[in-house]
Amino acid sequence: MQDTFCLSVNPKLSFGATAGKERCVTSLSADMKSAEEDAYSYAPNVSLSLPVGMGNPCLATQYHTLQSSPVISVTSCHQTGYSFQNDNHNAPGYYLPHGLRPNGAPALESPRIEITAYSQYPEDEVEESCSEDHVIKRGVNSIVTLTLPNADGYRDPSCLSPASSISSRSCNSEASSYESGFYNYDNSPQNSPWQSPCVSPKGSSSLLSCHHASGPAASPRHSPSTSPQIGAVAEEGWPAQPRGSRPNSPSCGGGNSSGSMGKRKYSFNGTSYHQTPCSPNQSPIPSPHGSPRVSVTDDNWLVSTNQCTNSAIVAAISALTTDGVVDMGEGIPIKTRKTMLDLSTSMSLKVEPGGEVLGTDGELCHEDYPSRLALKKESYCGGFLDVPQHPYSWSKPKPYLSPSLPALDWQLHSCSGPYNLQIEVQPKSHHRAHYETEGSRGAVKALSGGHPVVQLYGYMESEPLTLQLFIGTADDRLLRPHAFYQVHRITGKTVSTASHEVMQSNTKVLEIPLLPENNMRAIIDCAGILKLRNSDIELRKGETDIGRKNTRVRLVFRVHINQPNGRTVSLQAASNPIECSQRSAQELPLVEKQSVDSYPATGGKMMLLSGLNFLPDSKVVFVEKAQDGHHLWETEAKVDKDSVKSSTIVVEIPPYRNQRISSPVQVNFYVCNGKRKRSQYQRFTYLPPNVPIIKTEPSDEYDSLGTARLPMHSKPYYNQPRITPIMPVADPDACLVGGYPSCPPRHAAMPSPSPSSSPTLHDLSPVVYTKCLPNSPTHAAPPGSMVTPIQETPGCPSIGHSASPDHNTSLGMLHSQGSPNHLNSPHGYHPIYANSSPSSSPVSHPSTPGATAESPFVQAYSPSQAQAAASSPSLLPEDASPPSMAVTIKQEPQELDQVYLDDVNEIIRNDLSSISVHTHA
DNA sequence: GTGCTGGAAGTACGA
DNA sequence: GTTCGTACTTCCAGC
Repeated sequence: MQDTFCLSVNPKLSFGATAGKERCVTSLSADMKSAEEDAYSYAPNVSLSLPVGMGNPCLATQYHTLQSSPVISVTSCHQTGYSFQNDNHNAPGYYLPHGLRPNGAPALESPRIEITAYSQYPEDEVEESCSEDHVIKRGVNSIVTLTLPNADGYRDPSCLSPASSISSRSCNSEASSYESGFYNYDNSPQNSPWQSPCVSPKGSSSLLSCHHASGPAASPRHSPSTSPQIGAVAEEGWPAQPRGSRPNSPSCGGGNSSGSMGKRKYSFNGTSYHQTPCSPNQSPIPSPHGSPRVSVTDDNWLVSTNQCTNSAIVAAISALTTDGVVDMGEGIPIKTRKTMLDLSTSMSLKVEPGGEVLGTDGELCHEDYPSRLALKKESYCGGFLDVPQHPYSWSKPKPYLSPSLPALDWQLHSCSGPYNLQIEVQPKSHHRAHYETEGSRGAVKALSGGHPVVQLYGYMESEPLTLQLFIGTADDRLLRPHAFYQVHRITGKTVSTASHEVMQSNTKVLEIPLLPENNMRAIIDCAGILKLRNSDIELRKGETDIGRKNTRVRLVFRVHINQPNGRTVSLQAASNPIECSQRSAQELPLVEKQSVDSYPATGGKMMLLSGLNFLPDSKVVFVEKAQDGHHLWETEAKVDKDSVKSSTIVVEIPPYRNQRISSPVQVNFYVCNGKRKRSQYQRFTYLPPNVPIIKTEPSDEYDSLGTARLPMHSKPYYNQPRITPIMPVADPDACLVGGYPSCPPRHAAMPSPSPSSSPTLHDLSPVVYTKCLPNSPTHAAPPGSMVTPIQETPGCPSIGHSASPDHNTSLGMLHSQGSPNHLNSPHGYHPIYANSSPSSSPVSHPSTPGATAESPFVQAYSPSQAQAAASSPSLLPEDASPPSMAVTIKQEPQELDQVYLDDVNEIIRNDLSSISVHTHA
């Protein structure tokens, strides 16, 4: 523990100093790691924070209360443990054979609980790893006793771990690790999911691991960039790297090698640990960018802590339950390291202020976290931030920072009462994300060549607000932070928008000022997208997502508005999906919009799809899957090859397999350019032949357009699903809603102005929030926690695709909402929409897809929802949103009887009406 | 010199 | 068990 303290302190305190300490510890790797380590150290701190539970003062308390101490205990343990671990880790020996575990002893202590569990891992690990590794591992194990916990954590969770343990961490997360540093691991272990997302952050935990790895890793890192240390390290652990896949990679030098591809294997490899190295590598390398990141990191850490707490807590809890360990922090990957390292520098800067203070606090240690967090934030406020030069000063206290703020995986509406957060200009559908090992690939751009633009409508106060931006998922499931991508702050001459990074629940969040003088409008020219290595993230304990082919993301914007009554209204808008892979951008078909969202089971209508990479030979396949993922039906739609263009394709909606459906049936379709070249699933709803098509109505307009409609819905890919899920939500309601209670129905629906956005609101009055948490606890646990759980519920977890979709769906809806898919996308993409979108926003929303709708919360709140709830809870809310909503509703209906639908529709209409009013308001 | 891009090499993994 | 194709990462080079 003590050590821990030190560690934690260090990190924060001065990075530099910190480094020193740790380094000392580490000594070995020290150099190299130093930075990383520092990071780790930091991480640890961070992690600590993560533990949030611990840290989060508020939350923590709540949680504690709620959850149970366990967490706390754990946390503490972890933290401490972390610290130790970290130390240990740091101590190269850690991994290494030495098993120095310098700290070892201590480590042992805290970890204990986990340790036990871990022990298991260790074994595994041992097996896995190479002889050497084994040795190491064993060492680890032994260490383990101490450290392991963390490591174990990793491992176990996934199993992967083994390698992971170290490696994983390292790898993975290094970043992750970083954060947590050990803790994280432990703690977080994974938090998982959520965390994962964040991962990037630094994975401090990893550090630990890394450390271990680090040792190796460090080396690994190869530092090519970094340091030499690597060499040393590498040697140790990495030797394994053998793989080094790429010869090229210099760094690799082994290290890298692994680095690169080595990915998993590396990680896995017994090396696992080695992998650590990997991570290390990564981190190291990355650095390049580092800077930015770094800064981010720092901030992140700070921030993260705060928010993290919530999710983190949850995660932690879950983790505990699960593995026992929780690592919330863990998630953070390697990068972090680099970042961290880099950060160290930068951090120091940033930190300084806070840091020092903290430093003092330093001691804060875990416990301090909270405080620290606070401090940090404060610091920010204080102006420590780098933020630089912008007129806007971050110094302002961020009220919303309060723990009460909704977790990043919560589904929020884009509209609430008079407020409406809209994405006026959607980002391009493709943006090649950069790896840490690469230089930045610039800020996300808009189709028009400019940059995405976000505006908050209805805010008449003179107080500037902070617009938060993070990278979210773009799949069918509920919107949540993307585990494999992180927002990357872009700075430079070409950047006109001030911003600064913050870590929230392992997710990097870019904060951008929304100034009244700018009409609460922000040009997002400061946001790039960073890709985390799949291997690093997948190894995280709680991470369940797969990175492979999971290359689509969305920009998620949030704004928290403090109300006179003390409450906070949180709005969220998600952009259209953005394909981030190099290959995808060149080969995979991408459906940005579809002219028809739903149609009677008889089919026969022509549907226009707009997007990218369509070929004359492209096929459009409709698929219906069971919740368990099994294909229930699949048919190829007729494509009008004469009308196929690279950006548009016209298909005839095939008749549904069952012409007698009594309620809407949601299916999916995708465009296929050949084997393995398929677009993401798009949603489509078959309506009962005799059922009036509500959606259609709106659509009709479009219909009239004929194919042209396209413009109409922009569905987002996702589309989704929502519906189904939503329903399920009902269950959740209680949960979620409850949780959110705060958020009243207001969901208001918002119509939506924002197309994209989905409106959602969540009031998070602290109080409420609290409640939420409680409720959610369970849910919460997971990251998306509240929501997620809920979602699942509805969807029934199963969801399978559907499920997911469902979730998604529901979520999706929400997302969509945000997502723009529907709405936004279109906007951006389609002129028609585009225009409408934002400004028109509400109007346009059609696309909005309600997605946005989403938020369970809303639903919960909404009165109608209540009703609906039963029926289709979620739906309503979402639907509430503009057009999309309607769509959504329908979906829900699937399950519902038409009657319900009718009811729902009415409700929706009512909501919309009210919403519209609000909106204008 | 730095940052942003586009392109492609090399490796791991899955079919 | 081997081969091939795909996806992921890392490099390289040009602007």
